[in-house]
Amino acid sequence: MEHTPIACSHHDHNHCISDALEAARQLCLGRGVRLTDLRLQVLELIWQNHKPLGAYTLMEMLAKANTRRVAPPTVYRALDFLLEQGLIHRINVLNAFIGCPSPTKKHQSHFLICRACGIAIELDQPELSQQIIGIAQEAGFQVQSQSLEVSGLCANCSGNSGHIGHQHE
Amino acid sequence: MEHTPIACSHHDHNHCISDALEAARQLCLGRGVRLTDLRLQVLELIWQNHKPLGAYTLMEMLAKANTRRVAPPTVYRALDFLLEQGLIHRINVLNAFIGCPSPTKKHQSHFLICRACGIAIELDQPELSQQIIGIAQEAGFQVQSQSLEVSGLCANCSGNSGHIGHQHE
DNA sequence: GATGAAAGGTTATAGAGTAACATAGCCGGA
DNA sequence: TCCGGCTATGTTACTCTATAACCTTTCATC
Repeated sequence: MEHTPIACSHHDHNHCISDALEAARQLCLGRGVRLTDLRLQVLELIWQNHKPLGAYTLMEMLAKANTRRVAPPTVYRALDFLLEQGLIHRINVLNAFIGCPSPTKKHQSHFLICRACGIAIELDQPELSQQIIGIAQEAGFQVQSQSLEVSGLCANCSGNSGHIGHQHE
Repeated sequence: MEHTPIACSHHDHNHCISDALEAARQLCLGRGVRLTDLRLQVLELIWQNHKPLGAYTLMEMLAKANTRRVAPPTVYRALDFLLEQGLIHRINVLNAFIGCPSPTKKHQSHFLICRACGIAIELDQPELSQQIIGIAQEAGFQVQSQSLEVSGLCANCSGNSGHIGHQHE
């Protein structure tokens, strides 16, 4: 575990994974879209930890798991599907993808990204979203999507842990 | 001009350019760093309009202007320099670069990006920066840099112009 | 003019993403 | 059950973005 510190230390990450996968199944069922084996597999790999994964890393993991070559379009199509359904987010500054813990709730993409351990922590700040929309409107700008990517050091890596409680409890 | 609408319509963009270049010269002089011909040329090209330019577009422009081939490292080194000095920003969502109108003032990278015309409008919202830092601190996160990229339609493209005054006056 | 550091040139390659077309699996209806 | 059409995946090739490694030039200073 020492190389994958996560902001919410000591949490049972198996819960993160199983919850996320079950939520995804329900969500796709409800929407009448198909969460195929491949798509599920990609989602599961992305949820292995709280670090964003690149498409090519995913490709290698898929190739290893399936013991055959996997080409870029295969993984990108799965990623496109998961993005469309809001099951994952894209982290632009890293060219990488991470699982969304609340795919049913419409929200913007706001992340804290640790430069030391690579973890990405999704923020839940609807007021911030609203404020940004307001600022844009003052400039006559009509917002379609937001991407906030804050880089720095997470609580674990800056020795700043214990500051507040866990995020996943 | 019809293909390069800009948010602050009717402004004299030559002022933007000449001001930016003069500011860059002063800034580099003060810091004892060298604003070489190449770096100046790249900065000038980036300032041609208010749309972010990709590195390879810049390469072509440089090649044309200098009537010889220009290789990627050449332009990337100039871009790295300009980024380090805060003379330009990188727009992650577009893999592109745009001039910074206030390079002397320490600030974060906050942009409105129009999906229709491609313009990127830099926001000046220190309070928003502070608020984001505050949110991060509550999670024990130590902020090093921020990137806010808001995508949507600018005043011109959404037919929402006249809403407020110009930004550059 | 020598010299050392910084800047730029050159070649090759890594990393990220897409186009275009072929094949396979699935579902509904005759 | 077989057919037809749609969706998903496989395959090949390619574009776009970025960097590594090494060499040459430029420039400031002695």
